[in-house]
Amino acid sequence: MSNNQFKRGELYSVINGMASTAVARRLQKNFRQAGLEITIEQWSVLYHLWKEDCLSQQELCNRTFRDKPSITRLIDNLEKQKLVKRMPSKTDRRINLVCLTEAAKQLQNQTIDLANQTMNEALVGVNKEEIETVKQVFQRVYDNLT
Amino acid sequence: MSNNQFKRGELYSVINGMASTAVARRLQKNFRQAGLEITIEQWSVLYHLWKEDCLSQQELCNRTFRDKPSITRLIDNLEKQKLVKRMPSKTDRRINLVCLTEAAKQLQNQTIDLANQTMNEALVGVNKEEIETVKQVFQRVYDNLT
DNA sequence: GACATATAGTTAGTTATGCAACTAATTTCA
DNA sequence: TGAAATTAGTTGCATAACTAACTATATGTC
Repeated sequence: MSNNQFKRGELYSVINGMASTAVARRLQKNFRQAGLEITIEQWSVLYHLWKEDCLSQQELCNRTFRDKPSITRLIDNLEKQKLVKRMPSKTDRRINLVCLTEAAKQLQNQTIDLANQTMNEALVGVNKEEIETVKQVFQRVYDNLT
Repeated sequence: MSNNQFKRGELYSVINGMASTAVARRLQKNFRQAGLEITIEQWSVLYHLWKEDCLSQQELCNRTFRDKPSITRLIDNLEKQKLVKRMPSKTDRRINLVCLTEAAKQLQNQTIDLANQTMNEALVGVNKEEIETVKQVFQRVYDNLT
């Protein structure tokens, strides 16, 4: 086993166990403290709908990197909380369009500010070039494996 | 909302949705194809025990960045598969030491090679400096939030 | 020594994830 | 046109995550 390979193995452990879950936990905690009853996963779905409303479930799978059953159940829960509504597509009867309710639209500013604040806390001492490198590496890794 | 903040929000989405799960899924798939019946989470616990055997559950929490109930159940499942054994500590009766079985020791070479191979696939086109930057950024993020 | 506090681990409840197998609608193409 | 293949979404099953509440042991302090 070469030294380089070992370092790469270490990276796996770093990527999967540490920073990403730390950020997610902190953001979830900030939501709770603000009295917001949504999970971080639900928020990540809403995040994409705020950018573009009424996406199909398949499109949400693509944008959130989740599989279809995961999205089905996240949408189930978001629908129970009356944050989204499934609407049949007029052009393709297989498709559900997932659309925001008024309540969800009102969540946007509040949660985006919390998310930005959390990322600012998380990224103290990290500069723009480093952030850019991380994004590029992750995009590259994703492309390599899919 | 400043432009810089928005970019940081984007990073969150990248970190949590994409590369880390892509790597985990690929590694899990490689385990399955090799006929190995362990999950990626179980493997990550074994990974730390291969480095140092007979750790307490609390120490495994620290090293794998998981909480206590998660480790309790991971160890439950690993014990069912006869890959680890809980041993009472002689000096502190609150503590379980989690020790590898022979079967688990034999898994080591096979799975480490698969993990290295998976990381090599994942990191095609990524250089050492970039890997170092990612590791440093993640360590910094983790330290900022804990 | 005794009571308060801290630490190690477990259990219960809810949400989320991945895979495999399924239904229903659409598209392809012979 | 009609059968085969593809696509969108759901359901069942197993594992894993987090929180909160719990038991048991150890430590600290008066």
